Amino acid sequence: MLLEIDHHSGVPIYRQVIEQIRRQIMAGRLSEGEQLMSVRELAAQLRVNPMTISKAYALLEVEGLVERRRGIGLFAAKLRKDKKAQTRAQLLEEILRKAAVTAVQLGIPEKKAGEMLARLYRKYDSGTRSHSNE
Amino acid sequence: MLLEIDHHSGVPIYRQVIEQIRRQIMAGRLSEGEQLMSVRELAAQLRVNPMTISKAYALLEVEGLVERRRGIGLFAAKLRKDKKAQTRAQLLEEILRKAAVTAVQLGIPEKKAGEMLARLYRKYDSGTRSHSNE
DNA sequence: ATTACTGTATTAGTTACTTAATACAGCATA
DNA sequence: TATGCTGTATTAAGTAACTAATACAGTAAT
Repeated sequence: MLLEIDHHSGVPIYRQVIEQIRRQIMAGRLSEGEQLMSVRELAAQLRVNPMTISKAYALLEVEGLVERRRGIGLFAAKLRKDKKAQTRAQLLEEILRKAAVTAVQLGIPEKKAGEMLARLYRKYDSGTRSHSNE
Repeated sequence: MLLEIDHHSGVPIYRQVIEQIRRQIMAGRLSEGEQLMSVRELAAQLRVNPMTISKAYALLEVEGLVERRRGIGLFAAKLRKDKKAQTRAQLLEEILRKAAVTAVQLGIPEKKAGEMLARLYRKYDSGTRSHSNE
């Protein structure tokens, strides 16, 4: 599971974790009933305190995206398919819009912006290797 | 000067101020020597404590983007063209990285993401018509 | 029962962020 | 000099976020 934490963004870690797990569930990359990394495991990977992860998980459960089972682990909850597809497109468009606005405001040519995106995409995609989606 | 603060984003106010002023300077929207809003004026507009704005301004000066003159005000600094280009690239890369991670996590193919970016770019570029940069 | 995993709670302490009130410092101008 | 702007510093307080250490609680397998 790809999780990127930016320690310098000012955005609380637990929020970053929530956003990204939410995204992965929406993507179907975490399918219904699938087990997520344990609190301690994820905390170790991100080099972060376990209670920070626990907090993120607790809020994800409130949101209805995951189910916590003490003694067993954390599991992705079931989601309606239509909601999933719709939300996915929205999520990506939301951030791509910000990127596009930034590029235009900065006067960076479309071609160069596109090349940068492609390079970054491959960088993060290379660690993934499932490619089952879409 | 338009400055929008999102009090619910989790991003510190002084950081939001920095990001937006930085972007406006890089975009040439604030040209060299131009005076910015005073600490108290901006603080009032954003309904925020003056010292929060002062902190943002202080960090912008460290960054070399503005010059503070006590008793007079705050002014956009002169920038070497190369540094400007470099920083601009960094700013765009930052947000494109987030977009790339999102796309990968959502399982959206590189090609489709690229097309979306291009479409959005053109959408926002068409309303600009300055094209003096780069 | 023991071991080894799960997630949870508590307590305590640190740091970052923000606000508030007050005072100070520098510049310009009437 | 007096006024009215600038930005700055200090002190105090409160909250949010994070960490650390420790202990507890539930499940499963040996």
